Amino acid sequence: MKRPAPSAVAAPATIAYFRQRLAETDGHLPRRLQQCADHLASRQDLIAVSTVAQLAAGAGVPASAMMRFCQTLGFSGYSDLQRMFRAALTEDLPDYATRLANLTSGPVNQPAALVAEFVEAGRRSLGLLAQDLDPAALERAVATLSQARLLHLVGYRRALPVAAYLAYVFQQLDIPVRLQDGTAPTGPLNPDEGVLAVTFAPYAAETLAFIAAARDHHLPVVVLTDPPAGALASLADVILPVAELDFGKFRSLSATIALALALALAIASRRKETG
Amino acid sequence: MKRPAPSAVAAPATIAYFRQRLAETDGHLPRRLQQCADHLASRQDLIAVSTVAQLAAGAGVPASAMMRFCQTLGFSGYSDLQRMFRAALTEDLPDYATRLANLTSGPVNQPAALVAEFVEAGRRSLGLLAQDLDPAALERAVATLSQARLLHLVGYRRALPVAAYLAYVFQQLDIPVRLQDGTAPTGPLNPDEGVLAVTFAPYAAETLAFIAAARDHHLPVVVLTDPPAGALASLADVILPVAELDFGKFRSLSATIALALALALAIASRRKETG
DNA sequence: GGCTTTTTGGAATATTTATTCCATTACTGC
DNA sequence: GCAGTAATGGAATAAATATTCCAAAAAGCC
Repeated sequence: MKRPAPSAVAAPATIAYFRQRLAETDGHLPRRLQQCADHLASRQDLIAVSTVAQLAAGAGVPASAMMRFCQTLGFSGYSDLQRMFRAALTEDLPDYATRLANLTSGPVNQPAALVAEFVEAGRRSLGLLAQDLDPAALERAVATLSQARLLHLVGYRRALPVAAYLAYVFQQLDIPVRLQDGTAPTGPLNPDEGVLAVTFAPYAAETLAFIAAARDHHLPVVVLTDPPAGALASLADVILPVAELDFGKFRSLSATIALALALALAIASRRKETG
Repeated sequence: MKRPAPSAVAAPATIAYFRQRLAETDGHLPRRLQQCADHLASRQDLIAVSTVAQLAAGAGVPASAMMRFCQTLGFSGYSDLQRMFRAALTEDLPDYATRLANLTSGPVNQPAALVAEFVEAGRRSLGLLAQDLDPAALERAVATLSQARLLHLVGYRRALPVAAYLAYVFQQLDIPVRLQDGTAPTGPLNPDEGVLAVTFAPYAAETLAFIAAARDHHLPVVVLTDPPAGALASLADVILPVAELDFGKFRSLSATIALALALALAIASRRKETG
């Protein structure tokens, strides 16, 4: 028999291995197959939702070349490869508590796996933000705060990084702010100022105290917090809930920061408009 | 003619309208169609990558019911609905400069659009992190820092929030840290300590100075920064590059924080192991 | 409770999409 | 430049999937 066994290699079992295989083969591949490799590498997001024909067209090769490439990689065909990518999108991941336990109890000589977890958590949080955000509430927040001359940014503990970043961003945008994080005295509260507080349950006593004081002085208060936010309802003029997936005790803050940044830019833009 | 025109309604043109339509019809729908609506609403992530049969099975209805439901909504069939969801996943968004211009020059009475931008930027950044992270470099970072008794966390300006969050997390994990953000004196450097610096180009002078000092004292230095990181190569023992998409001057830090958190947890875990 | 209308499930069909096959073309080593 | 080998493109076939259709069941109505 002349025919060489058609690539005895096994197909990559995970997307990570798939990437690795791509990197390995890169360089010593016939022209058309190399085109396939390049295109798949750069547009991995398309694999789950495209037909071979579409992907092949994108790579500038006939469909049969793409098929061959899949088989070169060890898959039985394109469907086989696609199945892997679809599963990755679909997969019901075990809940976070379980995964955290696995990762911390088991041998964590795979820090990269931890990164993957946080990437996943971040992505989901951002997805939830896009899905659940109430545009009307956001609009009210922008309207309220863009009228204040100076903003007090409140954030303790986990929320501090968000408040700190907001302070930096507002400063870049030439909007006067005061960061209330306990490192400096609170200072006086004037009627033309506003409050933007970031807090997660269980709420820091300092944050609640500051908000209460601000309300006493009739300053408008906007709160960025995690749902359910019922407990804060009576304390704030606008509440913006952000669901953030925890991973153990820790959250990646992706969604919170995304919302905070958007809020800051919107306020800056509104202030310019209104003169 | 008896046959009633089969739902003269037009199909939702965007996913947002699709959700709205789902919400509207909810409640007054025959039983099987309601099941379809419920299932689609709760598992929108599946639509792009599933067959009618799979989706129908998930909803607990025969495939034909799912087809009918799609047509009720105004689509020509399931493929039509799926096309919309696939497009949303695939879509080549215009580059950021263009979008920023649109948003800041045009009437920005749509703060929600800004949120969408940051969500998108965050997602992409996280995707890049997952794709580009060098596991070996991460492993070296963990190995290096897990041996230090105390960690100096360095971060100024945009990087401060990340360093601040790290400080919080390490503290929760019972690992001694000192946050070097210019608010407190630097203090002495001892040989059993390590440095974890976060910095983005253009690098803050304070950060570079601190790293240099640390190296003089032979402390191991790990740097989290944006690529290309060449300029830092000679200053650090391990460099972890994180590509973060900018939106204007601002970045959502999603990927940076995800990496930082994973690093922190891995270090904590490694320290316990090693005793 | 009988009559009409709506809803339902599944079998039959149409369409799309993946996969294979092979004749033709391009390399490679001599 | 010739024989042998690998690579290629497209047409033919196979498989998966969407879609329609209709007989049976359920629900509403008088």
